[in-house]
Amino acid sequence: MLNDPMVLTPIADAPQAEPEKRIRDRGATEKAILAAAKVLLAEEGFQNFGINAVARKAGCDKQLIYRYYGGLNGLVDAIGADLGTWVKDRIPEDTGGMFLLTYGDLMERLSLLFLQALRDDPLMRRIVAWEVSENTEQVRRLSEARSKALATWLERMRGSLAPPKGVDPVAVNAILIAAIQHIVLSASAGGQCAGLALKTPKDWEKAEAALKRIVRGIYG
Amino acid sequence: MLNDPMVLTPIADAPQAEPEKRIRDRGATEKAILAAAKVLLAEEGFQNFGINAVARKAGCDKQLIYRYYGGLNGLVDAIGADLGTWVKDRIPEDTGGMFLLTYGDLMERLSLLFLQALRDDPLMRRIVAWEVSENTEQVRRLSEARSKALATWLERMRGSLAPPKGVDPVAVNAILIAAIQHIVLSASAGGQCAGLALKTPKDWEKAEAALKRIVRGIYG
DNA sequence: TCTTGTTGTCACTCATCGGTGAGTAACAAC
DNA sequence: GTTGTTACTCACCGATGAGTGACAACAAGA
Repeated sequence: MLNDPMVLTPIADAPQAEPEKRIRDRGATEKAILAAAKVLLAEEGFQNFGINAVARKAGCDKQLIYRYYGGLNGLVDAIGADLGTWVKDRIPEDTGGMFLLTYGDLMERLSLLFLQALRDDPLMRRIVAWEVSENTEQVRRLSEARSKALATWLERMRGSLAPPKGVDPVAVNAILIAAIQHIVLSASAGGQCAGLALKTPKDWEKAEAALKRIVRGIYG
Repeated sequence: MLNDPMVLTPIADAPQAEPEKRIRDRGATEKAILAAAKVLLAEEGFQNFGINAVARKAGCDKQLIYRYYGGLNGLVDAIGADLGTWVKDRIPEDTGGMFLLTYGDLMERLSLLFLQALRDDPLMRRIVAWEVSENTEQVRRLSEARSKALATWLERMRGSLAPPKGVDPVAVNAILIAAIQHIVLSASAGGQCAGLALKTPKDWEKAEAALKRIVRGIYG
């Protein structure tokens, strides 16, 4: 009587009333694990991201993560593969009632869209933060998937507009993207960035206005 | 014979030939601990930053960290206090043979100086990465010290130049700083940022040129 | 029914973490 | 010497991490 079922009283945060007889369904379990991993990473960050934590969150045994994903690396790969769907969700059908006639129009709009998308996506934020904090195998894989998704997104949005002569669009855009990413990360972590408060919508309007000015300053 | 001294063979990275009879000097020990903590944080990042690791690196018992610094929090505070010296080391005597007549001149120069300073300072980089990755007590303390040091630095460099009308210098400068920080972090972690390679001096020249153009685009 | 493969659970090892309490070695005052 | 203080080390605790091997429950084919 070592494992008397009565002893397994429901824990506080476990699904209570439901004994939740786990049905034998590998596909569903795999999905549950992947979903749990994404939620965990988004909510807790990469600090507490591990086999045990994911298994706890998914409500299954960690052994299944090894079996189905070959460990944490495989699971991270799966998250990365899942990131491809990010693009589809972020392409608005219209251009916000704006005619994108110039490269400056385009970049202004893209900047604000990217800013908003990052602000709305905790998982993506955590991944970006992870990227600049470590250089492990896991991060590299995830990072590659993310940059590919980002590139695809930019590609689709750009259309056929060409950047003005005399500027290095790759370098300039890299700096713009860097700025947006860091602003959002700083805001998310501490509510401010380099003395600029980033909490209220009002604060964000200021940041967006400054971002627009910067984009217009360089692309006209 | 549980603790046969012969078993305690010197580890690979420990001071070998020197038995290094630790002399009883509290001040020196405190300094050694602080130095070890800074080096550890700079080299390994905040992931493996803990009492045990610092004690190992300092070559003393972790108990001393509790005694002298009241634990890891106190030690982090000490690192933060030490950050104040950052300012003095980063103020060049001349202006690089350049007359800073306008706010644009100033900001161009400051941007490049800050970029270079961050590139040269692994500890500062780790702290920035830490700031955007976590929001714990330790980070908040360190972050405050860093932002204060940065503000002081900017203050001293600015002199009496006033920003042009029509722009929000706080917001714009926050974005510029964010961009610089993220670019450097990305480069340090993965050697690139948003498709822009950041390894060779040539790569960095491109980035600096783009940064200059952005600054000039907004501040003239 | 018996067998075989899949799905899920459990129990364990080993390493490392933060933290603590007890004990030892150097030194100063007497 | 003896005594007391300071600087330092050691051995341990409970908790938690990754990872593994054995086993129970079940399903479907023979």
